Amino acid sequence: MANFSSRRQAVLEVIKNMRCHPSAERVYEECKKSIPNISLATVYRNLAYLEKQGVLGRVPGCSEMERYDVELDGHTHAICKKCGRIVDLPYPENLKKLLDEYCKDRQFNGFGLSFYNICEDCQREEKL
Amino acid sequence: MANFSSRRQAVLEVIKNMRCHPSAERVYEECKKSIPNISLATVYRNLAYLEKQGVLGRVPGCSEMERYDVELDGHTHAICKKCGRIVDLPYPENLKKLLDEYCKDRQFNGFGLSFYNICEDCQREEKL
DNA sequence: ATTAAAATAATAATGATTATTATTTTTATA
DNA sequence: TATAAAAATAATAATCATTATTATTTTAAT
Repeated sequence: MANFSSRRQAVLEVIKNMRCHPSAERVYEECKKSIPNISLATVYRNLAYLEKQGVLGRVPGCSEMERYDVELDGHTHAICKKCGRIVDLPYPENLKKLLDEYCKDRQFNGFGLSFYNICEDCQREEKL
Repeated sequence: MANFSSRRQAVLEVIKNMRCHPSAERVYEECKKSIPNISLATVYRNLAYLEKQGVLGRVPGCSEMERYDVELDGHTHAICKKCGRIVDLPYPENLKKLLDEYCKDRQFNGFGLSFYNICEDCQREEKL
């Protein structure tokens, strides 16, 4: 559980501290600030590792590129179809329970749910 | 609505007739059977076009590569985490209505929902 | 029929992700 | 604590899905 190398620790810390839902590349850029010679491959490797450990997860429904977040279970996401911005979204009333129960009944491993929108910035831009 | 070129028609027909949820590459292979010199780029272009028209859509929650299906609205999907097999799944009771209403209330454009499992074949294989 | 617009084939380019490999770091054990 | 085995890493090459380009062909509109 705690056998985290310094790099692995860094990747995790970086994601925890970023308020957005970064791509691997963004995590890499952020990591370089503290560990200038960290390798992109290391970031990918550790993201995969941490995902397998259940410490972090990919935001479902992003089709351009994988985006990561810690604590995926507690909320869902609103994804802008235009710019890809991702915003945390509380589950609508009872929905989480419903889905979890359904998964349990049918022996599914889990589910991926995201909502799509055009974020305010993109809407503003469209009007110009 | 009906300005479908022969290639576009072919792409659509192929997907309609495939019982699986093919990737662009698979659609391309299938198209080649009837139009041997069709280009992969054409398949991609027409998939994008048909998606924009709402005739077909991408199965949400597939992280390896995009997978397509017609009539996305009527059902959800079970995706095998190991081999990527996708199986149509009816919406659990009331769930569709709930999600649609939520989208309407919050002015979301839509949602993506998929369930994850390890399919029977992969489970069998794991036991060997 | 003639011209403009759209679609296409072929292929090159891009961009995210994964694999490789030589080296360094960590861990386990004597 | 020395030392050997295992794991992790940096650097970079390779892969693979997807998109862009461009010259050509097909379709649609006058």
